[in-house]
Amino acid sequence: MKKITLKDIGKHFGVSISTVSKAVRDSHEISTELKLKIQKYAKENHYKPNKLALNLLNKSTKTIGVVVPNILNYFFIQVLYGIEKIANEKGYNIISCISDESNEKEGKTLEVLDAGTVDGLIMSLTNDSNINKNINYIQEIANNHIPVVLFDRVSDAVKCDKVIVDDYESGFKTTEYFINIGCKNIAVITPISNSNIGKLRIEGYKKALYKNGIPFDEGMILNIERKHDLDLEMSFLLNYKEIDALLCLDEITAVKVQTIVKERGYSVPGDISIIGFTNGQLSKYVTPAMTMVSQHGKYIGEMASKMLIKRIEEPDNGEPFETKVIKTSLIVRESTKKLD
Amino acid sequence: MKKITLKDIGKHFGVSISTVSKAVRDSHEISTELKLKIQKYAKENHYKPNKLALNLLNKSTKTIGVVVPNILNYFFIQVLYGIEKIANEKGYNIISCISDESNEKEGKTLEVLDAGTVDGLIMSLTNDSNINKNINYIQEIANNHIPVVLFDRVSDAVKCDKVIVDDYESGFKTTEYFINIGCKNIAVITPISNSNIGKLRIEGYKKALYKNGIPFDEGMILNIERKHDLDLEMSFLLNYKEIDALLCLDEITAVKVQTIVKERGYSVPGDISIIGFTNGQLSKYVTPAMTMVSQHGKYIGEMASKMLIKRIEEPDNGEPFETKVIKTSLIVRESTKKLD
DNA sequence: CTGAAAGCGCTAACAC
DNA sequence: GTGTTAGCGCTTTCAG
Repeated sequence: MKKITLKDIGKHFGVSISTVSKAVRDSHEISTELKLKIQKYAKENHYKPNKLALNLLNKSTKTIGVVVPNILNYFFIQVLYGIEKIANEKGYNIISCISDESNEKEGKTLEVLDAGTVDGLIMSLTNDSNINKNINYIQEIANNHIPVVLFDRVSDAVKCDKVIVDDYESGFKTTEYFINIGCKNIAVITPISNSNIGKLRIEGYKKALYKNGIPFDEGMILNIERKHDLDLEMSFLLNYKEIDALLCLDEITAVKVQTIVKERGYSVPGDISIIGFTNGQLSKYVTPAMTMVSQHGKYIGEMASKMLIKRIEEPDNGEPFETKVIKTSLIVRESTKKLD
Repeated sequence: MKKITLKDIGKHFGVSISTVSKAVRDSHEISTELKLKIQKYAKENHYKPNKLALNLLNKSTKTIGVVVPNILNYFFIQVLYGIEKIANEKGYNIISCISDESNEKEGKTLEVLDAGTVDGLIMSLTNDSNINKNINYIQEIANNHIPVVLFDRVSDAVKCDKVIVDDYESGFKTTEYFINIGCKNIAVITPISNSNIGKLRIEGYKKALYKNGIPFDEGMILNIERKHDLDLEMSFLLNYKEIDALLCLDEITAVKVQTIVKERGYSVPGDISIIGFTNGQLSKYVTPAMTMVSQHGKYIGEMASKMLIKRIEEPDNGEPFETKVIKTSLIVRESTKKLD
């Protein structure tokens, strides 16, 4: 009962392997009578063309590789969901890899994916890959082997299609929102200070301060590394100045920060307003429900998937690489003072 | 600059293709001098054996297929994370598919995965696949093609390795916990009433009631379908009886239920204690932080991955199929009254 | 209408 | 030491 092949069927009917192939594919070259017999037999024995053979023949696998830094992050899950949705509709499968924020693992993953297993690649870079050799590798893959689409954490050094969020703009808009509701001392808490997107958001923040005549103060930027004691860092920050607004660059940080701030007796949003990035499941259910910047992860995934599949199916169509910028939107809830 | 093959290298040096193959694989059969030349050239041109060819040759792809009903559910993400971790360590890749709780999509996914693309399969069934033909298909795959490991939502009808949670036991223990903290009117809210695991948990619940002399009342079981208005259903339930405990069979339901209960003016845990299944990110940060049943998703994933890879690498070792039961644990937080 | 042969890229047994 | 051959399972000319 092992998998049945064309050869097996051929033997059974005493016909050649190519005849069987044509018969199961309903070719007009084969007599109706024989076709019917063969097709019936094939169906009964659950014949299915061996994908591996077809892959080799067609040099295509109908699968796309996805590399994300961290799968326990709701934003990336949403993107993954969007990618899978579109890919599935178009008959592609997803082979998903987690780089775990490690350049080394990212590199290894690329090695595997570049060996012919996937028809295209969608990825978001590990936090520090800007200064890392994977960049060159990715560029080489994109140039010579398979189409690549980068999303969210992208690099200018790689020429390929990209889907990003208007990070600069959203840093700017969010900060202005704080200013509009009357906040003056706005601090930023970032777990992604060494990534481009983190930097851009902070640039936007600075721009908004500048435009509104508020001097920028380096001390208002809190970089939190993975292992840092957020609690302690926050107490330094809160003692540093009379802060009335906190911009957190990811969701889990926002939620944790709100918890800490509340524990220290501040009222949210009475004393301090908080906005976080990534509108996931968390921020909606905490108390107070948090105002968040939605990056529309699912949409980003869908977009990336569409762009990639287009490149796969229409190679060398000469279209220049595109960078789609997805506008963020502010989901206003209870962690910010009312705009009136 | 397209991908270079053995043939290309052979042509370049005027040697045969098999010589090149041996040279790049550092075979002792080849003269050191030639080997060095070839290896150098291969490296310079980024030669990499074509995976597709190897796959066909070895009838193996070093990838495992994972089918989960829903990827936006933290439990499944945790499992996926665990699966990927172990698989990665052992040199396997993951091709992940979402069945979206749809039998039809599940079936299609199986078709694809069964065509030779994966060396093994890890899956959790869609809610109603017990009464569905995919069961037979899965059994056939497990019997004749590739090893299969089922987890969480499994079916007795399929003979294969399984990793499950002690659902009955945890329903029982959780209910007894409620009783021990003094709750008498314990309702259950289930979004998975038509799945085995949901049924088992409720069986455990009944058993605990029975053991403690509390009569079971069908009205205390609230089945919520996907589209139902939870708010409305909850108000029926709360009016039905003086409820002092709520057992919710998944995390998002638990969090939503707590929100609704609080909005209606009940104090948690003063008036009503709440426990939910799946200890994800949400329950920890809501107010009050919720007491949850942890299913140890990551561990389940790791276990499933190990069992599958063992079957893949040691086929027909005659070991009977195993069902590992992972014990749940209760993470006590603030949504339940203190045990004193 | 049916079959033989080539080839996708690679490995392995077996010559030479 | 190096090359030849066969074959993984399939499709696709091209003969017959």
